[in-house]
Amino acid sequence: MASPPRARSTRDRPAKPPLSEDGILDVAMLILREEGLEAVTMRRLAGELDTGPASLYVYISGRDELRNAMLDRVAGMVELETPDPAQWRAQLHRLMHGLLAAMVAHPGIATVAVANPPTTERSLLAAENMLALLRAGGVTDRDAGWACDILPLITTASAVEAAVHQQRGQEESDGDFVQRLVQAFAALPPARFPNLTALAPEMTSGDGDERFRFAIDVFLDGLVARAKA
Amino acid sequence: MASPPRARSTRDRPAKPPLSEDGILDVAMLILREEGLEAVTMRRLAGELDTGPASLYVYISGRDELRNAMLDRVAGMVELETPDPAQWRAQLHRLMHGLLAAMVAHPGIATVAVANPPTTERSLLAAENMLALLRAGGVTDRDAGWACDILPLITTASAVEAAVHQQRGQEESDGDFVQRLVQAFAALPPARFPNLTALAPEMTSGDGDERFRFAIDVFLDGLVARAKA
DNA sequence: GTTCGTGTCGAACGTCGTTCGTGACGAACA
DNA sequence: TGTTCGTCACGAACGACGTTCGACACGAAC
Repeated sequence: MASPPRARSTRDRPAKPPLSEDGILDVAMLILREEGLEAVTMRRLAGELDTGPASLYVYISGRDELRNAMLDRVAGMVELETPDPAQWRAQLHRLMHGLLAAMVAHPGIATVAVANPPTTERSLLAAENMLALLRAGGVTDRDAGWACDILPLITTASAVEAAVHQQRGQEESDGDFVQRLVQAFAALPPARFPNLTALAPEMTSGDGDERFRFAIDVFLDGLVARAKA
Repeated sequence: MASPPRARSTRDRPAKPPLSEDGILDVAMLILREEGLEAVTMRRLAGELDTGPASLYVYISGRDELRNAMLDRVAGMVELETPDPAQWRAQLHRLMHGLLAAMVAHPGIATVAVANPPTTERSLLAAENMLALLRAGGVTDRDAGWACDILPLITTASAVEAAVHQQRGQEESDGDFVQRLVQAFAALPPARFPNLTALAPEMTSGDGDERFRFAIDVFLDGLVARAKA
């Protein structure tokens, strides 16, 4: 308090925050949202914070931990549902769709999720919520336990696919891509691919959300069918 | 010094094959099987072939094409089924399990599959086979068309998870990992995680194959339930 | 004997994740 | 007030990656 000349270090650099794990993650999430996972490199992150890559390693042990931390933040964005047995199915759909949407909004993060089944508190809360909804629907304990492994698996895989489609959509018009796909199916030799050529319209119909909803729906149908038996 | 090195190029190197796309892929598959996808780098591949990285680019346009080619080979390994309506379900299970096994036997290749929905002839033959089996089971055309998108999705995602577990199993004893997981679940505060702590045994029971079979089974249950309605 | 196209590959470029050693700065202490 | 000390910041470098370029060798064609 006696020696004031230290104001210099904070004046020539315009209000640089003192670097913290949260601050780093904030910037990382920003890059992730706007440019995708591949753009979030240690160097880019450091550059965005006006420093060198080495400075990050004080707060974050490495790239993998950073990615897991980003995934955790995304997992924390999904709104949980308070279980109501009268509408457990709609609630489960909302929950899974929220997870899908959160991942799609952060391109590439889903690939982290498929590789590292997350065990952070936020992810576990989502799993807890899923279990509660499944049990509210009368699903067997064992089925519920295994299903809450499969449902996120379907969701993350769908998110990866959606991210790829989205990326392709930026390069060429989305309609062009679908059209090319239809033509590719139609061009197949019907003798060797009778079903594929016959079902070409069905295979290419529907957008990502519809197909995802279908996937969850069929799976839940299977679960309730088992619950009855 | 100029004249003697005539036959040397073929003598001091022991029968070096003249480098072809198939030959490169053979070596790549070998490394993939034994050390996983991450070990298959252009440099490593070139080194294994007694040459430099640049030589590979004559036959393979880049890393991504190489990975897709490897994935195609793996897809070609699954045995297809000749549809029999009397046992379509068992056949579908065999087909999907074959796909899973082929991927698990080539660690890391599944991550390529989730990112690039493959459109090679071999992959399309597998899709054609799946469609035939689904229709043999009386599944609606639209449901079959969408399901043959979801089933491989579940399979590849399961393969990624299996690969991760397998990798963890190399680092520490597999039993230790499961045990740690059980303890982690048990250590959760039961007030906030009532279902997770209650179902801890169910969540951690069963190996990868059992869980995969369950996932496919539930999904098929859902499909037949829809076919009836 | 000369030319030419083709397959080969050493060397280099730019990017990545990560580590190391130095330096600056504030707090504690004499 | 002067000195020490631990903590944080970060420039520089290391090794590995994918990819490109340009020079070289060699068999076929003229």
